[in-house]
Amino acid sequence: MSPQLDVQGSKQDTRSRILEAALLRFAQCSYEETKLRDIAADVGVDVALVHRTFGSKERLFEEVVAAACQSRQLFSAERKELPARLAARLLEPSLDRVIRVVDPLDIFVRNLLSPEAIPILRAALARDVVEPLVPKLGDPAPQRAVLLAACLAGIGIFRHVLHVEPLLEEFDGDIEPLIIRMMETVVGAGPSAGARGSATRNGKTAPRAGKAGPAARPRQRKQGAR
Amino acid sequence: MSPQLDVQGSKQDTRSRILEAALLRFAQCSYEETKLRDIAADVGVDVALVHRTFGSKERLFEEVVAAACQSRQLFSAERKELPARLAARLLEPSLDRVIRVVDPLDIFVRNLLSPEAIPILRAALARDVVEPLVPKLGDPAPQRAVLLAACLAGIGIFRHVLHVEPLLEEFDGDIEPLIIRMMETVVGAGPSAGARGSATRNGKTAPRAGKAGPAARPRQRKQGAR
DNA sequence: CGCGCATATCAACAGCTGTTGACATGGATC
DNA sequence: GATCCATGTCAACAGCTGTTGATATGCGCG
Repeated sequence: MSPQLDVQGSKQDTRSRILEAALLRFAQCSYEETKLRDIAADVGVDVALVHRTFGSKERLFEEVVAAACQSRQLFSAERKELPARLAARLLEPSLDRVIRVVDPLDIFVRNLLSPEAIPILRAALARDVVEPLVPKLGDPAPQRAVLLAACLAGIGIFRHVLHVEPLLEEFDGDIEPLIIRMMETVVGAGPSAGARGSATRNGKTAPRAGKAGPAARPRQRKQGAR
Repeated sequence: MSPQLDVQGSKQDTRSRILEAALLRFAQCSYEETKLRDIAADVGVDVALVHRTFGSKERLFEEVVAAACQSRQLFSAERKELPARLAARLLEPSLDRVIRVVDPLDIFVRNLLSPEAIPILRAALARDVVEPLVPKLGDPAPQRAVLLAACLAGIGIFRHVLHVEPLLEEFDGDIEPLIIRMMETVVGAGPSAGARGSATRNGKTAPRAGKAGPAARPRQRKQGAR
């Protein structure tokens, strides 16, 4: 029964192989640079198959974005850990190599300026970034969320696409604390829970008494993967 | 004398008209989206003329970037005013309308991901952004400079290209203080003069004394050439 | 006038990219 | 075995974009 479960194993397999290849391509090149023919060649099939399997290049990209956003919880960390987490992710070696799970950040960074990709990315941004982030942030929460994402994207572009020298890996030691402090500023003092100090505006509550410091450095030594 | 001063007035005129049209185009569309034919149509000449006047599309873009960077001092403000100035520029209506002087930021924002534009933009970044900025910033100065530029670019893309809702004009009141505080964090405590207060962390220094407001609109004049 | 030069145009090429229609193949079902 | 459908390939189209060679036009100068 259920004539569409395992029967079409072949198709599902090819389909997912194409999707995976597209995922990698779109994470390394812009929408325009990514050619259907390249994706087809990666999988070892004809261009026409790639096209007809997904209907159009645009719909393929749509599925790629959705898949990337599901593959990895974007902002699962708690508020206090968020800045350090984001900084660490930003300084990760990206998908230079083996990583099978593509970071949605890569997809965003590469395709942020392509007209066809913009509506799709904007939707994904609202759904997979702003929404999960809002309950964790300080008072103009949507603004803080988007600002956070914008800085992540900007830094990601400068580091992984432009390859601007002062942001290369050799300076990670200098960069990480800067980014963390910046992110802390943007994240803010928490979701309007300022009942206590009420000093939500100026983060002057307890002038870093050594203990908590600026959101307890979580060590986060960045996995020595290599 | 000087057989190349006013004699070729015609050519120089057309040339600069093409350059100006290209400036506007590249500030509103990406490198790939900007067609030589459109620029030619703007000026009212043939495509071939545009091409041959500058040698290639790439060289035209090079001149565009150079012209944009000269047209406006990018980071002329003093250190203490820098964050507010940058925030104000970021929230400017961009070139939606009349502005004749194109902000280099627009060119950067639109072309940051185009393979042909990247080397050119990276050079301009080092020359016209990092270099003038470094003497004004805190300790890992080049890193702070690039981080600043990256955030400007990221926010610019999200606001002017992606048109992400929480960053639209109607929220400028909420956004500006956030951006200013963020920029202050990145700018740091000044060029290795961190001996003093170190209270730069908390931006509790008198919420600007009404006078300058957010960075006294610079009025931008530019030589009235025409 | 005729020579040369800069300015500008026209038509066409070469290259590529997403897309599409016609056609092979292979297995499941009747 | 005949039929049907999914899977897949092949060749080709249509559209565009930067680029280029041949060619006109206007102007200064012997």
